[in-house]
Amino acid sequence: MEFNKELKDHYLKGHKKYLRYLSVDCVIFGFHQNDLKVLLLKTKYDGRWALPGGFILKNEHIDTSAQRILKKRTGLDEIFLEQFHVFGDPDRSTKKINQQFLKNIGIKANESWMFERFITIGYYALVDFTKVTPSPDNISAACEWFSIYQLPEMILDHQHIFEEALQNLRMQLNFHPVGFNLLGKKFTMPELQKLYETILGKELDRRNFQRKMIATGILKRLKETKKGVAHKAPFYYKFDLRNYKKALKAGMHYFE
Amino acid sequence: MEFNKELKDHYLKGHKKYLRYLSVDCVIFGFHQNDLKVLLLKTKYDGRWALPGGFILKNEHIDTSAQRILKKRTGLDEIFLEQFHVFGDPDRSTKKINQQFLKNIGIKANESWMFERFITIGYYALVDFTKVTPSPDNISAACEWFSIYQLPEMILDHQHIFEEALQNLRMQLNFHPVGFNLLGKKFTMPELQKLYETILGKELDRRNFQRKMIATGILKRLKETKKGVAHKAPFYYKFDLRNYKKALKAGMHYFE
DNA sequence: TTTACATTGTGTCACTATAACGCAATGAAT
DNA sequence: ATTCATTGCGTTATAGTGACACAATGTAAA
Repeated sequence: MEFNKELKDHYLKGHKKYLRYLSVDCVIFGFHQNDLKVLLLKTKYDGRWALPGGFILKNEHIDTSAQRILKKRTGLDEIFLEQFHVFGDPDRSTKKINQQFLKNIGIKANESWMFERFITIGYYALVDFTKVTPSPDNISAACEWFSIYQLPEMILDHQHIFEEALQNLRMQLNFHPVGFNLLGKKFTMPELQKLYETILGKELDRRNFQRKMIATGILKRLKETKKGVAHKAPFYYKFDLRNYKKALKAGMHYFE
Repeated sequence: MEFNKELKDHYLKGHKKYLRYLSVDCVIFGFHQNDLKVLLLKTKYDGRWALPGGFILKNEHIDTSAQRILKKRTGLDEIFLEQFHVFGDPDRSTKKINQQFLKNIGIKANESWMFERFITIGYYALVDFTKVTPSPDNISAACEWFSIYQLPEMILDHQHIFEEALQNLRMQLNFHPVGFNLLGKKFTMPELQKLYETILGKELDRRNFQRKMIATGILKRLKETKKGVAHKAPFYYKFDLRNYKKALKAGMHYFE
């Protein structure tokens, strides 16, 4: 079995290629049908789900590791990516290994570097849902989107990592206009508002929202309106990349 | 030389005790004489200065590592401590080693785990300056406070780490009332204002500052006033730990 | 003892940002 | 032609912010 050979090698010799004790986990957010979603992998050995993750090459920048992992799972380059926390509890990596799974690929427990402690660096990514082609990795049976409000059971502390990521995203959303990374090229104001409401988990006033967004100066209203809606057609907007980057940097206003 | 033996062992066998490729660096802030200061160590082998740092024990929580390092350098327990960023550039750890220094302790270059790549987890700490007893470690000749406006030349990317820490502190200061950790039990309003001004690097209006601080609800005015000042004596304040913790959690106000 | 003076405590005022809400315009469906 | 959900723009009351005035305080100088 060529597949098992490859996997076995990874379990036994992976640390020659990667940094031991260190991993990267990515919370990949996408927005689709008025719902904020997260991309998850179904593990082969116990059927539960996991955040896309991986290891850091011996001579690789950690941000590059995260980009590499994202590229593999989504097919996308140049993703909005943000390091948000390091999870360093020595007990976060379980030592309870599925023995049968190990037997299947022909290794003994405690023989693999992968069942030692792992400190993981958490990143979150904001991607355009429509552009993503989810693809599972070696040790996964599936790669799918889940609504953040209906997450399946996850391995290790991945639920906790997700929650921390969401909290960071919410914080960031209030001080930098990062939400746009989740949308396509053009979008209507109600769509943008739904996005914000979904991320923040609460409803916002339609009219105040519009005013604030316009006030950021990063939106450009197009002449085109949305077609085929059974009511007044909303305008499309796109965002001004130049002003966007300015707004990103300016972001918060410190005290006076 | 018993000292060299110990140091040599650390260089050669340290990775048996600690996680390889991983370190913790701490930016320890203190406030003294209207000046924000950082605690630095003077390296023995090239005389430049470094942030207090260390390694992570194989079975230790990373936050505990940081606490342990802080305890050793400052003598303090239960310090306000915040993880703020991971520095993961593969080129951040220099491979240019002082050969003479290595000879002195009797090891060859490339023989030590310590000259490989290190990914470092940055923490910043806020301490009561008056309670700290700075003490250098094995490989350091001195441990001293420096004004953040007059920092000496530092090794590796420690200047960069410091700047990132300061930026994070400023951000945090605006949304959580963390500054108090830098002061003693009681303080006057002008003292608190100076602290804020020093951290933020700008002057604030005295009267508006007072209004805002009172409004946080975490201050308690004492009946005692400061003695021996050649003008109207300011009141002392202390802070209400209960309300403080509430304010820490509440912190930022999300959108509406 | 009186006066000077730097600094503190409290208050005011104009301006802005924000939340809450009104209303006419739109355009497909009836 | 009418209905109606939804959009775009506007109004108002309120709270927060920055800028500044002035009296009170307490040591030091006269």
